[in-house]
Amino acid sequence: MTIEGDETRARLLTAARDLYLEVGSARVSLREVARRSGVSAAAVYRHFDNKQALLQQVCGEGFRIFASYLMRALAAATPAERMVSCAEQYLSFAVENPRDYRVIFMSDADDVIALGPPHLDDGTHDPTFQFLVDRVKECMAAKVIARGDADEVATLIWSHVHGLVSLRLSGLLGRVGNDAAFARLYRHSVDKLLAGLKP
Amino acid sequence: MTIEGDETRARLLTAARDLYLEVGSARVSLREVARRSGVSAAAVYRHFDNKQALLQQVCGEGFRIFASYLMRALAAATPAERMVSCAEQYLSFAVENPRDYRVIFMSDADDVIALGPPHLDDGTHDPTFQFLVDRVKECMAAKVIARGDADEVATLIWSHVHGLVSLRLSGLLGRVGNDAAFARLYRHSVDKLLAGLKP
DNA sequence: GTCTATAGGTGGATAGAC
DNA sequence: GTCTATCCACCTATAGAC
Repeated sequence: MTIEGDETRARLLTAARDLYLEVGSARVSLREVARRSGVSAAAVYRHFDNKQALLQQVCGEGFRIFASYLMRALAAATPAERMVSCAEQYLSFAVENPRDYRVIFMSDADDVIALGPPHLDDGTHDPTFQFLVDRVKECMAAKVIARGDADEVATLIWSHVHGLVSLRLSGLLGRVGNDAAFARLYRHSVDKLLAGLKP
Repeated sequence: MTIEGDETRARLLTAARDLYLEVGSARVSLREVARRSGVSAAAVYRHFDNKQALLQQVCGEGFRIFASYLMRALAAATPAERMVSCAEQYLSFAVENPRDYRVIFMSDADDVIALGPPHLDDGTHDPTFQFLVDRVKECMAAKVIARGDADEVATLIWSHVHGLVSLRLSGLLGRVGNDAAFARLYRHSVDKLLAGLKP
């Protein structure tokens, strides 16, 4: 727990995250991480068990960032506004952190890298999905959304925004040229969806 | 154009497609393709310029399969039924050909492998998106969907079904255990969406 | 803790004999 | 057209000296 040791570890982590943000998780190599950190490749193994352990730390950071975006939605005053803000923060996260979005929500299920939070696999929800379910529930209580299965409605909303965002990130929405045009389409689409969910 | 030559080429292609369906496009290697075809690794280069050329053929086949699914929707009698059938065929394709779905709709924009049909990048739409736009237009003409920007409505529908399918394929819809349960959610969701688009 | 050196593996692609 | 042999690049991970 000396300061020097943790500093090297921290340098490795930030170098790994920089590289990951540049080339994507699949093409991160320990050699390059070590190179950028000014240490040898072997030194990495004094701080992390293996490549996967390092990448899990890096991806976990991405998920914490995602959670921090969502939490901002709580600043809004009413359930309806919090729901809209939720969608807005989701969009902001995706546009501002496309690599993280990709790894968290678009990674291969049987990929080499096993990730953190969203992949719980037991019965419980991950905290961020639960956050959306809670927003849905309070909208139902406030009669902004028709009563029903909150989990299903949350899944429906999530799928809708994820569909838009992921097609955009994959470059398949050729018609939507720039970020501003996409944001317009996104907001319009969310408005229509929420309108359709009214009581 | 001898029969023998084309036969080897065909064996390479089917072996490549088998391997690709097993391990995904990223982990296809020419060595393994050659191994399965009973030829040496060098022989591959007599039939394909390089790895990318081979994989493009393989992925193009996946796209043709996708198109064939969509076309079945034309068998339905009315515009509304054709639209529902369209969504149904989309689901069938995804469930029955998850690897192809992944490569066509969930691949990295700046990936090593450049793909065929959907990535046109010029102003024109790819044929299958245009197919959906046409279904939307005829629904508008039949007053099943409210008049408006057909491209935008098509994008909205596509995003919605893609969101559901891709989250499912990524294993992120833990709550939806099996294919049957997912199909129920999918149909219910599509019904709600189309209901919201009525005039 | 960090280094050098190395083991042991993947892969794409090419040269030249047959 | 197909082969063997090879080059080259890149990677994860470990052993042992310092």
